[in-house]
Amino acid sequence: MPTDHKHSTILEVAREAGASKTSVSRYFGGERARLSRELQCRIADASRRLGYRPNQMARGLKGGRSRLLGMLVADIRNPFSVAVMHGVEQACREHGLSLLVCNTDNDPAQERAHLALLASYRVEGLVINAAGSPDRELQALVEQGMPLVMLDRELGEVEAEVVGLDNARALDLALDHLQAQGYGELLYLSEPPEQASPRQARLKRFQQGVAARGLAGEAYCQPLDEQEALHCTIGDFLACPGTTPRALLCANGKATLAATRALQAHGARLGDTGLLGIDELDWCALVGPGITTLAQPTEAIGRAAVECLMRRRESGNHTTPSRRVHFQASLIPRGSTCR
Amino acid sequence: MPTDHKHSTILEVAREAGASKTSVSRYFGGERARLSRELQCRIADASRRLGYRPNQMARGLKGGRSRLLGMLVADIRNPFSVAVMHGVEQACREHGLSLLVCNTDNDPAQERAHLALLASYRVEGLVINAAGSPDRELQALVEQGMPLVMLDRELGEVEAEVVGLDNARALDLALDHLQAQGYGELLYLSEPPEQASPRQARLKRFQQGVAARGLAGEAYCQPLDEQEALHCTIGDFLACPGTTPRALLCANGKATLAATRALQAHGARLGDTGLLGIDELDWCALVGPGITTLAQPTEAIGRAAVECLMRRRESGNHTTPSRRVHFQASLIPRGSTCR
DNA sequence: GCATACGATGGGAACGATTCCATATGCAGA
DNA sequence: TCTGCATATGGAATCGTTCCCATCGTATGC
Repeated sequence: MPTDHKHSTILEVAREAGASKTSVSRYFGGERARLSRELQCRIADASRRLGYRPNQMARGLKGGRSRLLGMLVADIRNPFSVAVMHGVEQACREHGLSLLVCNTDNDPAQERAHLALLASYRVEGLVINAAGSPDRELQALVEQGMPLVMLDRELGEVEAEVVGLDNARALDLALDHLQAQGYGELLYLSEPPEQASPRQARLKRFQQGVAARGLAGEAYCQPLDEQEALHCTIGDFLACPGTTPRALLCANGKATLAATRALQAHGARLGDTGLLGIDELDWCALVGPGITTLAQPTEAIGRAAVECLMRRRESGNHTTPSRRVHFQASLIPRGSTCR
Repeated sequence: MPTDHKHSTILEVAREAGASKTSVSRYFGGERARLSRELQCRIADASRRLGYRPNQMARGLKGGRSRLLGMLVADIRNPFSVAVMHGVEQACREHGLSLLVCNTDNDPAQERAHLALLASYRVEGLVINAAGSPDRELQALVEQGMPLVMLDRELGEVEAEVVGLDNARALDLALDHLQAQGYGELLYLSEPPEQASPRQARLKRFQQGVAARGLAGEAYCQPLDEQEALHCTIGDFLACPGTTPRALLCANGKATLAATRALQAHGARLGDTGLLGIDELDWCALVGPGITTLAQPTEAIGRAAVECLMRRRESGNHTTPSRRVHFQASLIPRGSTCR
């Protein structure tokens, strides 16, 4: 007795229904209208009896359409990524597509491997949110005609749409708020910006914005896993004598988490020391007097990515020039920026 | 000029390399050893020149192996689910499989739809973490020979492994801790347990355990989105006169979040009012004096699920009886259960 | 009443791989 | 020299679809 899954095929259904496989194929391929009502019934019955489901593999093979979208996620445990992914997923569903998600854990090797994998499944488009730079591979895919959209990250000269936050405006918003609340010395916390363009954009705007507003500002751009170093830096920042209130500005959720930990370790009172984080998280309202955040429209970003892909796929990929789609962050003021 | 993605085929590689497609197939199918060193080189060169990648769709068709595992996730935005998924994913990678993840947003209709979808891609196994009960569909799949493992949730008479937390021991651990810390009146917070077996198991053990220890305990099992009702219940619980300290016991991360919000709204001091949550979350250490949690070994659970699947697939699916694999929770004591 | 068109259906060649079987070559042993 | 059996390679059928191109009525137009 074979242990293999026994799936019935289109041919079996055709026999059972006394029809041809072409008709059955039409029935399941959305061409039901072309079949007589009677034949439709026979096919419906037969396939129900046999528990038939079209084999997507075979389908994708012949038609060249896998009905699959691929998504590369840098860190699946980052709530921001998950929220965006949720948006992507919903949009996929609306377009009748399925989503093949690959998490890369911020590892360039895995990025390359997963990219190859997605390509081998002949996904019809790719949403990329990767930390490393598999630029060569991406470039190759684009040249092969793969529709591609970068999430929250630009990519050299590659012809691809970019969907993400309007980082400049977001930082302006943050700086305006901090200034209005009376904070005059700022410490900007970010992971190293080398690989990721939004980190660069945010950092740059922070530096510009601080200068333009006549604020004092420095930036700490190190891996945030190294608690020690961060702890010291924040300690120094809090300790050094100064005349105006100080605040921390966190470039993303991970930074906000690390900063909150460090501030607590130093016994700093939120609000006395300001804290503003980019990315809204479940718990930001719960810590101390609440943490002020800049919320990103995550779902919308995810959906927009898919829309771009669809547009590009339909309009033949060359005609549309690559564009940037920018979303605005919204400020959620809480106690951590209130003295 | 066609806009379509141009992928080269095995035949083109074969021509380019002056070999037969059989040999090329062998080269990529892990039978390299059977080829002469010289032919290997020619194929390697040719495929590099053409940028060839085997088409997994075609591969899956003939061989019947999609190299795909399917996973149904009830709520992708639940950090617990994501953590487990991460474990699943890693294990997949180690086995050379890819993961097709479907989020159902706790919607039974989507569960059914996605199940059908996964089946149509001929996934080689299924990890199910679903809230609703697509029992019929699952039963059908199992009968077709699909290896299947339930995550954190049992399923009637379906022949499938169950991987999850040892809920009874977890609740004992929680109750012992709360009792040792001097809390005598407990309120248990959970979402409605009808559909999900771990909720039932936890609730039952809570009730047994409370009785066995001579504690006072009641349970609130309503949807946690309804803030109002929860707010009132917790208000009553805090207000009613009693002789011993009170504590909240939260059945999962979502409950912990809701409880924390409610407690803050009531101005209750954590610790004075005890709070213990199942599932460790990023922020539990940061709120007030810290929230005591019961951490689940999420990665291990995810990996175990895949291992079960692999075992079952190899050993012919019938021979192995279905089993339960239970993991132990570990207590992380913090200030919220310290008076 | 005949050409035409159209609506409903079926036959068979792809799609890009795997895999069984056949063939060619080399070499050991009789 | 012939048999036997490896090792290296290729030919062709096959997997479950889609889709192009028949085929066959029957209704329409003139």
